[in-house]
Amino acid sequence: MKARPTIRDVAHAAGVSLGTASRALNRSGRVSEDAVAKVSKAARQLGYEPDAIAQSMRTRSTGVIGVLVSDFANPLYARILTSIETELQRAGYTLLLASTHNDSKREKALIDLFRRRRIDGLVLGPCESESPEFIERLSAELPLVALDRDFSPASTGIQVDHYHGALQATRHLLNLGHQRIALMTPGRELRPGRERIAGFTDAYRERGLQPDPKLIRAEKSAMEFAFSEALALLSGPLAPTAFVCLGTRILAGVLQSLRHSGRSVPEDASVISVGDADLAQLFNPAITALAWDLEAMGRVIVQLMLKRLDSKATPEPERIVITTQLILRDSCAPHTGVTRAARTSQA
Amino acid sequence: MKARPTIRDVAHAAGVSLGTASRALNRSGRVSEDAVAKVSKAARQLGYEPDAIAQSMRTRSTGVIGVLVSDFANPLYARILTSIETELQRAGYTLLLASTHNDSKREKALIDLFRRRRIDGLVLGPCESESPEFIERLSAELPLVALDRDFSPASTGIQVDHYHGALQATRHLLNLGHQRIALMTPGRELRPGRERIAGFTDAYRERGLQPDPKLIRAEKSAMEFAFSEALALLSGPLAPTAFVCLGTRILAGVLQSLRHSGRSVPEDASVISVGDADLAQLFNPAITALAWDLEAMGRVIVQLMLKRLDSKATPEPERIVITTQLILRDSCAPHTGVTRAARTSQA
DNA sequence: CTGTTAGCGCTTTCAA
DNA sequence: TTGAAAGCGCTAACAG
Repeated sequence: MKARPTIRDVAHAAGVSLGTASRALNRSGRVSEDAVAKVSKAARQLGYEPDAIAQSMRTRSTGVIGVLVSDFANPLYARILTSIETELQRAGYTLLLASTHNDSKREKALIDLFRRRRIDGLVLGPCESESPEFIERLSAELPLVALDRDFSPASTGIQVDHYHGALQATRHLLNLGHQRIALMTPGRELRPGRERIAGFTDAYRERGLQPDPKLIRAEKSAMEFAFSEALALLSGPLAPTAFVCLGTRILAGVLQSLRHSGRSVPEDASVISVGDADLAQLFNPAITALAWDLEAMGRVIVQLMLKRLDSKATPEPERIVITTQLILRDSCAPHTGVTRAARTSQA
Repeated sequence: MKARPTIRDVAHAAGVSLGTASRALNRSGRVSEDAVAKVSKAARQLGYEPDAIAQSMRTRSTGVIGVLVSDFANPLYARILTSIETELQRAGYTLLLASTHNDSKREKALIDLFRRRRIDGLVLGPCESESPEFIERLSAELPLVALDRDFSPASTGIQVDHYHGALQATRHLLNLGHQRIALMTPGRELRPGRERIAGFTDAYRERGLQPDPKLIRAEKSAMEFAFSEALALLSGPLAPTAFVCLGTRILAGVLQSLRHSGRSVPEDASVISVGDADLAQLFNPAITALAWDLEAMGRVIVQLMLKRLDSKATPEPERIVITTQLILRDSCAPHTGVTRAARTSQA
């Protein structure tokens, strides 16, 4: 592993001083065309590549944007992240990614790691985090864009309108005559979970009803949990007739539990899913889904970040809300009042 | 944004010299317990965090491992990457991730970017890349682990045994009496594609047959292409009776095209998929799938990398092969010789 | 055991 | 326009 050439070597080969070589390579300050020519030729010949670490050391900026989400393998995040990566690359920034796995200890450790690496900006996804003050303090230190976190007074961020999404989905099922609707969503401490529960509850309230709190399952997002929780609900005395599954893996778990208990969609249970993954589209019947524009989210996030990166003075906080849309497909049917047992014995 | 304390400030506050502070914080060399106590107390009080950039500058090592894959949102990669991230974090390294989108220009640009950032090691996924010499040259420069790329003489890496996977899948379908089997896999220039085509072809050869080259579709992995290509095949005069779909999104496209053309699985067409995603498991009928241990891949990759990182002398190249397994489910049926038209008119 | 000092590779003053 | 020199924050080599 031979030593790579430094700007010193380039300057020497070009017969100019260190400073001139630097100015020539960056076209900064006053440099003669002659110097630029000589230096870039020498650089090319030597295969010179500037050392980003040394540059960061001097300029106090790394060109790295950290992004922290609970799990970058989650297909919803994966698509947002792809969009973020593309936009950052276009703007000349590098993406540094990590997963917190909803562990606030880990989140804190990763934020510290990122800070020690002197990231230029941070995008922070939802996590069972400390107080909003934490965000506040952090955003005093570096440009911060919150992703589906609570907006704290001085913070900038982007939120999906989970409240109205859940409201709309629940209304849809109530309109179809369902009364016992199960809501399954990850963690009730996280903003998405809280908002969804609020929307769900308010849809009931609108008609003077109350949801059965037992049907609100908001503990974990892993499919295994969704599977066993749904199964438990289905085998209870007052089984739900509809499921709102607000998580890709949750949908999978619920569908599996329905199949496992011999129920079919939408005859025995109506289902609404989140996002618009392959599974929702291709399942037979196709699943009615709550969707929003993931690519746009990425673009907006980077836009907000770049604005904060470019301006020396911290610009006013901005909050962007992404609206959701209910895509009607074939997984929801009117509630007939006929139980599965009755239907089965009838046949 | 107030200036963060440096090790100088800590040394000053602790009443020791710069060097002692450094040694105390790193517990390196000879330091008194007293000094360690004073320095760590001062560090805690000041909220000192060592500057990773400056450390890298001095030590010539960043603790960053670059990983380059075609698309980190691909669920298969996503799971490998999660495993890699976990293992790297455990070992104290940071993951730097980027997608090449199968663009060799972009790959080269990203490798250069990574090098300029002085990554300590590189994991390189398949891409329409330059010659194996490229890898050779690269691995002379830094520890490199190839992920499902061709093994070049002096390189270290890990490969999935796509050849035997495709062989086994194709045999299974041939045993069921299928003759016109379509193989759909991403890019024939990439190792996975090439190996799969070879396995597919050899399964035919074993019984003195030749596959119809028109049924080998190896251009793109996007679902839209899989959808339209499968549809084109299905509407042709000699439609395939079975599909081997070696890509998550390809499976989605093929299933969609089958539904669109009014065919059902496995009566009208048998289907084998890759990986073990929700879609394959939950589709009705459940899809027979070619799977392998993605978490183990991540673990092995990091293991190979750490070995190269730790040892000063470059260790012998190592090549690990991951075997695949055909998980039999309900999407493959014997070929009856009855055409769909006949079945339909019969009913 | 500790303090002093010399850089890592680069950008950016400041004089010439 | 250019060269010389300072220094970003840290570690490591060397005297003491």
